[in-house]
Amino acid sequence: MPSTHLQPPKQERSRKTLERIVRAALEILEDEGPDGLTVASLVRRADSSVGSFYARFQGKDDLLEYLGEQVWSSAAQRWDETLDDLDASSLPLPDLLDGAVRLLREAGESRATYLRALDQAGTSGDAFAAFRDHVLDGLAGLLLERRDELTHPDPDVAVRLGLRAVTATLDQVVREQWEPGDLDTVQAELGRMLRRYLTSESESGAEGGVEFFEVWS
Amino acid sequence: MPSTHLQPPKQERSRKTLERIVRAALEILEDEGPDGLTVASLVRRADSSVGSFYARFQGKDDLLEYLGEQVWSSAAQRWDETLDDLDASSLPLPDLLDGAVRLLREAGESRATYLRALDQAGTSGDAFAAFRDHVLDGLAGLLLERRDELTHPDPDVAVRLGLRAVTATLDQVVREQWEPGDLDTVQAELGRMLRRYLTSESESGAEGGVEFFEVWS
DNA sequence: TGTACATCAGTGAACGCGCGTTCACTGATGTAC
DNA sequence: TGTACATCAGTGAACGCGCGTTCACTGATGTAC
Repeated sequence: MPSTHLQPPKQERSRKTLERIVRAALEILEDEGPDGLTVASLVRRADSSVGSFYARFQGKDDLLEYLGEQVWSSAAQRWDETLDDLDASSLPLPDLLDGAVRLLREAGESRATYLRALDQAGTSGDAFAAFRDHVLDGLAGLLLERRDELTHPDPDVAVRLGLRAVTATLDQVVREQWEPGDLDTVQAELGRMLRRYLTSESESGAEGGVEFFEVWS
Repeated sequence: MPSTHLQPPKQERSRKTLERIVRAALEILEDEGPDGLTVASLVRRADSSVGSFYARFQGKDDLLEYLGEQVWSSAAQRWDETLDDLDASSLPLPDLLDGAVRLLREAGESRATYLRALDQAGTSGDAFAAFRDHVLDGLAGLLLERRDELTHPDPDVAVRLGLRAVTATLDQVVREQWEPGDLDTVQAELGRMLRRYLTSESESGAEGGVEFFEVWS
């Protein structure tokens, strides 16, 4: 039950047109941001026409809603697959925490393009928040399976807040387009922060870099 | 040397008109957000006219730039006064860290109204980032005077990142309009996180709530 | 104090622009017999 | 296989709307003599 009112194509020809329109919309958002996305610029880029556009979508808002659903639902699916491929229980907790930060960084970077665009466009702000919650829930579940290793007095609260702080920080620095090198530092420090916050790990904790990359890549 | 091209009033009458226009603009941003701020709605609310508006400002962008400067510079001034009034060196470090979180929360809440509005309006995004950096620099300086009490191997990096994580998280939950009670929890946990990240404080650290409120209020 | 003049301030109808949307029309594809 | 018809798809000029901005005009305030 899709919440968009997309008029489904009934011939191959219009299916391809729809495809071109959707692709062009994403390209424009990427290249020029939401302000660059007008119906005129859209159909020009898609080699289509306004009439064809309105044969599929009820209007521009409808398109944005549709794009939001598409982008976030496919992102959520990829996220679930990533978590499923992961044998978390075999990892030392500190590595698991570092790995969580790394995944969140990658997720943040990959959606950075649409993050500003679609989010700022307003329409799909809810879908974005829903996706972020989905991501945090998945990771939180993983971490809470190791509840007995967490020294924080209230692991449920702490895991959610810690992950929240990590994503909030990453979102901010990704949005500001920091250099990859600086992002590496941020990633490393956020990992350290999470480890210190959730566990009793002291400052001289082991690094364990080798096994880390084998398991997480 | 103001970077705005405001045409200064030369009579009391127009000075008051300018005042009404500025106030009306802030009210509209607060009530309806940036989309509600049009030249027509502005001069209607200010009991003025389009011509009077254009006698002062070069255009709407000019107004937004001017508002950005006003809001952020006065916020920065209040911030500096708050820090000056503070005898940080007399405080135990854990209380100082908790207090820093508290100040950041208050600053975040007080500017929440314009945060979305002006920031989203685009024009003054730079002024906003400059203000946030100013705030962080001030607090970072305070914390780094206690450098020898910080157990993190690189206090300069850690203080900046820790504060950054705190503001990023607060900005996010403030923007999402969380309940005050939930914000209390977030504040408390962010304080704990900062203490654990920067210092060697263990989980069973003292609370010291009494002295806290005396010094910080 | 009064008068003439210049400058400042205020007004709102009118304009132009960009945008989303509509619609009358042409062409392509599928279907019934 | 051919023909008639219905439906689907595509086109772009035209429209209406909201917006920022301009401008000709009226009124208020200050200044010179």
